[in-house]
Amino acid sequence: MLQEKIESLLARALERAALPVKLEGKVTASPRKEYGDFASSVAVAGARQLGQNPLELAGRLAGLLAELDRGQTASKIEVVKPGFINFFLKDEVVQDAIPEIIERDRAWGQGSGVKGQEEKILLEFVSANPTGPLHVGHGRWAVIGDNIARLLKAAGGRVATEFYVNNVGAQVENLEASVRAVRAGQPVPEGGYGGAYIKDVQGGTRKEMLAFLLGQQQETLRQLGITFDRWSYENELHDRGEVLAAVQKLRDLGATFEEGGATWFKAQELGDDKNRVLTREDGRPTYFAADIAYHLDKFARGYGRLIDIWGTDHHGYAPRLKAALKVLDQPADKFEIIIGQLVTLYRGGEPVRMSKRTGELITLQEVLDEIGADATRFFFSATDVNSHLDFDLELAKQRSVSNPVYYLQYAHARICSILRKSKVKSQKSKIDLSGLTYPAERELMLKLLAWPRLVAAAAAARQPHRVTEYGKELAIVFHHFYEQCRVLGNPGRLTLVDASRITLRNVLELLGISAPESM
RNA sequence: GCGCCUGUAGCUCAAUGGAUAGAGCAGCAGAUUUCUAAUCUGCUGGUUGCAGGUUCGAUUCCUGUCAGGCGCGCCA
Repeated sequence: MLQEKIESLLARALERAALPVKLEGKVTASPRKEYGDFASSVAVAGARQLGQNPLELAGRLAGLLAELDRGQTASKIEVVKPGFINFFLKDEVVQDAIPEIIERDRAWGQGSGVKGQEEKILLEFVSANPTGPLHVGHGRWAVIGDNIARLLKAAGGRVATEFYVNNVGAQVENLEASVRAVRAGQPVPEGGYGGAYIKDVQGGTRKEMLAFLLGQQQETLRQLGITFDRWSYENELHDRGEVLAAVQKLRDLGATFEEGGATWFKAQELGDDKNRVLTREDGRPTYFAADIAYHLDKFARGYGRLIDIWGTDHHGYAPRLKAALKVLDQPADKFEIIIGQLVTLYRGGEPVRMSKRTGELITLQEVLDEIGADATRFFFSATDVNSHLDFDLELAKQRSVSNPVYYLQYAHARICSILRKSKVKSQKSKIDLSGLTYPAERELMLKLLAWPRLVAAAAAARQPHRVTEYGKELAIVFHHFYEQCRVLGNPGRLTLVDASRITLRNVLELLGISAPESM
């Protein structure tokens, strides 16, 4: 790719000048077109470290670069103010990179890899309690999780996804009691579930009730295009004795103490706020104990890297679990926890609480029914999961026609329409692209060619919203091109449009959003 | 009280420590005998909560402070 070419040139220049300066992240697309196509701040960054004048250093490097390149890649290499080096690529270098997009097609953007992370990855997300319908926050984790899985796979990673079903503990006992109470026409017990959905829960046994509710969750997720490679049930860990075995291991390692009849994990020595109970006074293990066993099981199943996505309401739980895994000699640095901030739902400007116990609950299913899977996925894919999200349902409905998701889909549909009308088929090779020199064409080509790099960066950062941002940018650049350049009858532009189609489709696919051929 | 996250345009959100902080929506003014106007062009809109610090350079890193969210169970 183009950026790699620049990086490689710079690396050789630095080597020749015998300058031990880190190049990583010091080559970027230029922020303004006056600054060329790519820019490097390596001279500014390295100047102090080397005790040199940044401008002089940049000048020296630029001279070496010109010498090494011999005008093959860059039409101009310039040095400006503080010491930036700007690269202006030759048109033919950009044009020559386009056929690869057509050749790679669905694989375009894939396999760029995440350096140093070749382990098998297990990605766990949603893992909602099977005590009611999924709420909007779950929808956010679900979409983000599914997108991260797609991203990691696209980057070449081996990823499996998993949903952990907490079918043991007080919450499921409360659920059963609530269902039975409502059926008997009695008020739900203290700590029970009062939602309207309780009366619709089917099943005569607790197991059947949980299966019914889990089935509803699965159906909602299916409508969102989300499936899991595996559903892990908490009760199986208990049944196999793995939970108590995990506690025993901690005991053997001297990481526990007994107090008040309970077994405690010495979490405080390991950075947690306080010590944590593993088995209660009556001998029953806590959720924490089961979760330790669960994560031991994940590593034992051969996964070298674990990624969990949790809601922010569980973030305080992270230190104890990490501490326990560390004590148990697990590779704690290979255990990532992504904390997702909550979604605050508004309806007509009024905040709606997302508690399972309020009557005013708005479920993920309702949101799906209102605005559709594509828009729901796009909306949750558009923001950094680490930021709070305010979402007004009325607003989403009102502007559903001008929702950004349609902007991307429309661009794709337009492209398909052009290609349908064209008599000439886009070809993989022997197409003369030398006519593509117009600014809008050049801008589009550069944007397309940035795709593989973006996939790798988004995967490494576990930030699917970068893909969404890229998609919006690409659609803008394409529409810009479309308004200015007539395509039909121009084989070079037709190839460019086909490359745009492939890239846009791959973007939408990575986000789990449909790419319609007509709208 | 302690901990984690957040604070950017009227609203919703972007911006690996880089150059003049960007989009969409909303508002205003325009564009269609032309491949899909679900589009495009232009304008309006900012002390990046506030105060310091580090740096050649800070929305980004550090300290303090204010505001909001979430935690601080022998619940999960």
